[in-house]
Amino acid sequence: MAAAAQVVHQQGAERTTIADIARAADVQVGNVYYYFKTKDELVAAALIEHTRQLETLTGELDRLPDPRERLKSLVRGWVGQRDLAARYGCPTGTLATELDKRAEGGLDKEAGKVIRLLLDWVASQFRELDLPDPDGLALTLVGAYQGMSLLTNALRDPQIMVKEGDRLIAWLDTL
Amino acid sequence: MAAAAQVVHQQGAERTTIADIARAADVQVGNVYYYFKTKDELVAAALIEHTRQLETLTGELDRLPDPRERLKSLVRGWVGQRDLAARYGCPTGTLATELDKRAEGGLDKEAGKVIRLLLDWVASQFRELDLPDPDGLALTLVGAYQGMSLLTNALRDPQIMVKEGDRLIAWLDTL
Amino acid sequence: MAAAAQVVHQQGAERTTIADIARAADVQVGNVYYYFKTKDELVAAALIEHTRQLETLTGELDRLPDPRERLKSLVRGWVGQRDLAARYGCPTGTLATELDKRAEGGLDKEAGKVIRLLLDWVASQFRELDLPDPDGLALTLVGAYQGMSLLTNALRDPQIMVKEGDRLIAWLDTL
Amino acid sequence: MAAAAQVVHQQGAERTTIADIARAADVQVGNVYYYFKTKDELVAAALIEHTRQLETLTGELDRLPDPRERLKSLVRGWVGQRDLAARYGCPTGTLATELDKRAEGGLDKEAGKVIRLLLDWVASQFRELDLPDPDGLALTLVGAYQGMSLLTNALRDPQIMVKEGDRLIAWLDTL
DNA sequence: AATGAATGAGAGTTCATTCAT
DNA sequence: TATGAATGAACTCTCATTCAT
Repeated sequence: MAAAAQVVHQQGAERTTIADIARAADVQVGNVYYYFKTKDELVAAALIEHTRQLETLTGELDRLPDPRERLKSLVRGWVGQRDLAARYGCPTGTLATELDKRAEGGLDKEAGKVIRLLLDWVASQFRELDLPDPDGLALTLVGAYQGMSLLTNALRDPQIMVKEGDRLIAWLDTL
Repeated sequence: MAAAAQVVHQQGAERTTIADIARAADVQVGNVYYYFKTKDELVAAALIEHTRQLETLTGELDRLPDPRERLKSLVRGWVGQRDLAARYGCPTGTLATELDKRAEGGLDKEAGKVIRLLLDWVASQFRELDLPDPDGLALTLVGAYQGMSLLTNALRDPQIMVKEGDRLIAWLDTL
Repeated sequence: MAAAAQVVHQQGAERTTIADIARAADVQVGNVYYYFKTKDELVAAALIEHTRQLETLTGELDRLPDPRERLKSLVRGWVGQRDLAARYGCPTGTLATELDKRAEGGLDKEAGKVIRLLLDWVASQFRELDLPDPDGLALTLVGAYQGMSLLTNALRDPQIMVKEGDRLIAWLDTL
Repeated sequence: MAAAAQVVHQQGAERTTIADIARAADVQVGNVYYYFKTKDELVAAALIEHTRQLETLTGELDRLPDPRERLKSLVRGWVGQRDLAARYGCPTGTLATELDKRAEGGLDKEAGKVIRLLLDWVASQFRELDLPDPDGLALTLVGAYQGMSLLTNALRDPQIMVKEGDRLIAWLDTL
């Protein structure tokens, strides 16, 4: 699953072959099918892996006492991944974009669920801060993240994330 | 080219076959190769088509006297496309995400160029308004657009664009 | 189609690969799919080919003036094919047996239709002879043909068809 | 062995996987290979199972005093299995047809042996009745059985077996 | 310019068989 | 004996690309 998540992030779901994942996981191609009956199941596994990583991250952030600090730390984490984002984009965002075109397996909804998870966590931080329209604020923050990831990736310029990250942190402080 | 742009937007570059485009353009498969030597050239043509549409749009907006009004009108245009975005995402943004994974043909830079075009036009509006850091503001605005398009698409909810669009317009008015 | 019919008869539908048929038809594997979208369609084509051959045969027999002579000639034709039957069985019968187990493609009914065609032609001969229960007689004659084909094939003994063929001809004369 | 016999009868030897048989026998896939070294051995085991069932049947029929009555009882038994025959054909006949195309393992002769067993038993009944050419009569009776099984199966009509069964019983009485 | 067929390289998937435990 | 995983060779099917006409 880890191999699938990584290779799919780097090559994209469509361009990733089962052989690619098998090689990354150091197993035989045929053996992959012992655990995942179809390629769709493998992609779903990659998504679950991303969910797991997201939950680990938010779990760690939850240990911070101040919700505002949690959000700022989240943004700092994003910026810290800027080189990866410049090269391959946001794992969840790019996967969501691809899976949207892969309607047959019913995977198109799954990526949305992971993003929803992030949105909900962010909104709950804003809620804890007693800010009005926490859901709208979450949309703005997560949207800004997805947007700057995409621009960073498309223009291959990690500095975009630094600049926008700073802006987001300043913005969080004004709320 | 128009057929390529539309089908590629709806199905994604990877999942679109030459046969799909040929059918949409109502020509024979073999004949496509008389005009485009490779599939990459077809995808490039789709990008050019998007560039053309962007230039048409900014050309029209340029007729408005006030740069701020131009930007607000641009946002309104985005929101007007919300149903398309919910179904298929931003044509340029999703294509950029896909082409990033398609390095061989050298197409990965091309999508960035189209986005750069939009960024430049937006920045020049901010510059005309004598605002500080027009490039940064452009990054923020276009980033917000890409972000809300992706969320709208991933969650299949056009209302996200309405809400974020309103926020962007209000933001433009505060500058 | 002719290649498909022959190879499928000799190797069976399951053991015949598209490559086998392509080789027999002297075309490229991929090209087969230009004409037949799936393997099931190829097998169906083989069935159509058998139908065509059956219609050619009955068409020729119809030129004989006496219905009884037509039937006797049919039996003689079967016996004439005894070596082929000993090696590969009756093309339609063996295919019907295999397709019965291949329910997914909906091919299981198709083989029955070809057999029904033969039954109907035979019955109409008996009807022309003003014999009672022509359908039952057809069932007996065609059943005897399928039975002796199967035995001949299973025991690899063409003589079985000679012996049973003689008996059937004698039987036809007693009616 | 019983599981193999049943599943192979229903799905055909080619379409039956070791996993299918293992599931039917409620054992692990790998464990099947502790008892049967190859798939061919499993199919052979299915054949042996059919032989066993045939011997049980003839053993019971042998308890009847009159050979003619034994044969009539045999036919009645066949007709009693008409629904199974309509769905899956005669176990031995369909297997013989399939195995004929599976030459490598040398199984093609094995199915013939089972049929030969039946032929011999039937012939010995005719011999006991002092009828001329008992082997020829056996061929006719068993051939009729295989033929009506195939037709019943191909046309999915159990009534065929009722009708032909009646005819065979009447025929036995005329001898 | 257009047509329809041909080519050939891969991709996903299945499955008999093996093997360590 | 039993288990569960691993292996690897097919096989079906897809598709970008080429080509003769």
